[in-house]
Amino acid sequence: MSGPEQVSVAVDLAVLTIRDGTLAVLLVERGSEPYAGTWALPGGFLEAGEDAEDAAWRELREETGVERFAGHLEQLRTYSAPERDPRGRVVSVAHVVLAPDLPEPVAGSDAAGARWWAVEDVPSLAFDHAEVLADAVERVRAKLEYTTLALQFVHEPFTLPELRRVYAAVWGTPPDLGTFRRKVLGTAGFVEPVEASSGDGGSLLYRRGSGRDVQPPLVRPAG
Amino acid sequence: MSGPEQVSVAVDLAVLTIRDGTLAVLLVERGSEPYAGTWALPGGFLEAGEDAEDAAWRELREETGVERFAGHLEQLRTYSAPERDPRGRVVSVAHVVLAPDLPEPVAGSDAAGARWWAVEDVPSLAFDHAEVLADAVERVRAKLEYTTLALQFVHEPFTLPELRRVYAAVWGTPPDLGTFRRKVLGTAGFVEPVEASSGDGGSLLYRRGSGRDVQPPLVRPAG
DNA sequence: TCAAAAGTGTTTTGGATACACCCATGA
DNA sequence: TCATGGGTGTATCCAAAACACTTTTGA
Repeated sequence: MSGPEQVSVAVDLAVLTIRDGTLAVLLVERGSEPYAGTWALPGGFLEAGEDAEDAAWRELREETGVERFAGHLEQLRTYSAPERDPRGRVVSVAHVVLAPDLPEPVAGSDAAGARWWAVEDVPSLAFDHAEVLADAVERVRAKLEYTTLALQFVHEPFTLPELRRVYAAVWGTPPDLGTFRRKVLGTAGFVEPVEASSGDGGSLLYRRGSGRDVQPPLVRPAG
Repeated sequence: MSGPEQVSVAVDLAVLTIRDGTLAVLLVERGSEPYAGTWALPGGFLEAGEDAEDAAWRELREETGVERFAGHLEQLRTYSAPERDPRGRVVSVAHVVLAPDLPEPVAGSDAAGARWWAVEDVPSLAFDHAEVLADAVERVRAKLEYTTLALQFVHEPFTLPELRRVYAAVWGTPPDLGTFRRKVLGTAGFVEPVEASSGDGGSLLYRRGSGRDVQPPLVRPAG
């Protein structure tokens, strides 16, 4: 056919976690051209027989040593500007991964290094990855308001103050304590108490509930 | 390189409007294989030098005769299941278009026909387009709550009852009248009054405001 | 023993709901 | 003149915000 332009399809991953009370993202230092030596989001090309989500999990493992875990992965959006990759026509399907504090990553074959960066300290990134990361952070900030996604950032079991620190890290300011507790405990399926157990500081322990929506939403403080 | 699989990238469009008080979608009857004779979302392949959004506007014009207009187009998500297209590896970047009631479309070169269908009466669709359409409708239903997107469904100038009928069509039930008016008029930048003018039934006329967010959201009635 | 953080209660306030009522228009 | 739909006012109710107060824990 005269038809469609042949394109390479990549997946890129914005893997977010909470480390030391701040939102952090997993970056790899590129080991080959283009952008060798520059930090970038982990990612790679789609292979035969897999869809974008499969490819995202595979790349996460291959490039950073992070095994598939019971975390959350969702598609963010697709970036398709014609000149976004100097190698030629590459369209990238970006994903967001939310993870509890994971072990230090191991650089994969294509990468010279891999480590967590505080989102505020991220260096200049390869390709259009700065835009992808900004979109990912904004997505997560918004979704904390009307979903239970914050649960994906903590290990089970957890205390309510721990969960509240997740919001503080993502939003920059913590939600009001009273409102937060009433909301979390009053929303059916948000958290489930762990029987007869108390955490480190006397706080009660909880597990993730099965609910996904928070309605009405937990509103972000003005600051 | 042993590298990346070569893929064709398509764009598909869920073009939504309000016709006769119900939510309607623009479909084309396919004129060639695969799925010849079956109804499908308009769409086509990405060409050199354009990004997905450019391609979406182009396909809309080519395949349905709908000229670019001051409407709203946004990316929905990307569908990449390996077997979704019998011709081979085709990844599709789906978009949602919100349009005020447009003229009857004209079938383009590849299409045997093109017409509006009430979303509830849509026939069996080609490829995975039923899933795409369902995702598009759900996106729009949700976004009417916390954005001013409903404005994209009406021609200027419009009356508040007209705008309210948009919500009724998309949600299935109209928002409470009093709440609706207070919300629309009380949210800065939602609508702008047209000076010294009254619409057909004595209702005042308005134009779209520049605001995009509605916060707190306009809630969908229980039904 | 004191400071810091967790947990609980109370008051205030804003907004949504659900009405009732008035007004204009047109059959 | 009555029916219909647009527009406005009002009482009620719920939940969020803000802040005070108690309890617990660890330095």
